[in-house]
Amino acid sequence: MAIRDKGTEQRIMDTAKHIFFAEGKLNATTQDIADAAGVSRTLVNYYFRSVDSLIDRVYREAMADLSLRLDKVMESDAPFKEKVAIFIEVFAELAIKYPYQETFVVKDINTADNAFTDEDRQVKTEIFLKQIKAEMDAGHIEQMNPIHFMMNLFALMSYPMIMRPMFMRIFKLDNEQFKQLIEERKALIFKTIFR
Amino acid sequence: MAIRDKGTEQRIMDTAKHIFFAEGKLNATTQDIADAAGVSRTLVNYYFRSVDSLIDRVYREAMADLSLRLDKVMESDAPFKEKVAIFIEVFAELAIKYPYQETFVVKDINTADNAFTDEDRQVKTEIFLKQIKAEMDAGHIEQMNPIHFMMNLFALMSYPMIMRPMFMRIFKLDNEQFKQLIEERKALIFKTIFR
DNA sequence: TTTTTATTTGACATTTTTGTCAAACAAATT
DNA sequence: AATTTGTTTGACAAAAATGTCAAATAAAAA
Repeated sequence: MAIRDKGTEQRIMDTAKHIFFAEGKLNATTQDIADAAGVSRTLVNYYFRSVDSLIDRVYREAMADLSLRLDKVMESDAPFKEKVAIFIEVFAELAIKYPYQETFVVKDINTADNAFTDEDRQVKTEIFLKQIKAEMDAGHIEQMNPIHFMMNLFALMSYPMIMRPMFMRIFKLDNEQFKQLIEERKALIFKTIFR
Repeated sequence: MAIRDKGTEQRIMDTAKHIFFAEGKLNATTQDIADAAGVSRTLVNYYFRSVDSLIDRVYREAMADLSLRLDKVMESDAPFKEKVAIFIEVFAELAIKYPYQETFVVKDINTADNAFTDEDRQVKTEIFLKQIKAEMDAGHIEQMNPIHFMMNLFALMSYPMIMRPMFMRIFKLDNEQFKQLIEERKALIFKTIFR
């Protein structure tokens, strides 16, 4: 899959990410990852000590990537509506590169001591909530608890991706048709949340 | 846990459901289930042959329960808006009884040969989609692909439940506050999807 | 009561996955 | 060139989970 050879450690990480988030193999073993990376399984332990800590690092890198992109939008001076539009775009892109990333998060959201919600994230979220509140007070959005606005935004974009296999079966859609629907949703979501 | 003693087989089933869907222990072992049901693990194999087939039956029962309730609404002669309101109510109740049921579905949605979307479900979905279309043509809802309407409905209700632990952390909410938000959402979702 | 059938368990075997260690190998340092 | 350091592997051990079987027990049928 054309993973660049920038040191064995990084190659293992990238392979793990690909298997988990792109291929959606939620139960991949260290052997699966080692095989796909073309190294011995022992190396996974050498570099990462244990599966748990490997997965932990995979998470952190993925979250850091996403945070970086989202924060740049959130903290920018762009008009609010534009921010939201970019937000949606970022999620749509993620859905193409790593369609199973959120599924993976759901799977581990309870079990793990997943500290991938740090203090920093909470602070940045709070700032964004204040911006939403300001838009409401300015009469641009319907008045509600700003948390609902954020939940709605995430939900409308992410849920169809997470439930993709189910939706495809229940609505009898093929890959092309589903992709088309997701594309349509970008504009639809925008309209929906700005009433 | 007050699970009625209606034969050992059913008790094991109910216990499994409770552990998976109510307690959210996605990785519970047969031993965990047997212990909680107060029987030897061998009995799980005696009645269900294998874990896979136990889980399969747990799924089918859960889906059958939900389908029963949803279909009764879908196929009723109630006005459309009322149907949707009941729909939302059913999901809210499910979220209380089995907060992790959907999380479990997400986890297994890819892996399993999960045939819990049968022909019957597809047919009933199609009928509901036609009703939605009729409402759009009557000018009660904004024109769009009816699939989007259904996706929106599910997404707005279910996603916050699935991501509950994450939302609680990121928004610094306790159980009571979260429950309150979900309660608020019922009316909010109704308003949102009917523009 | 005897016999058959169904239920239940403990002990054991198998499978799957993970973790460790010594030794081989390569690269860098002295 | 010799030595130290870092990388890689195969072989082995341990852990975790599932599955099987014969025997004990209880319940039903004869």
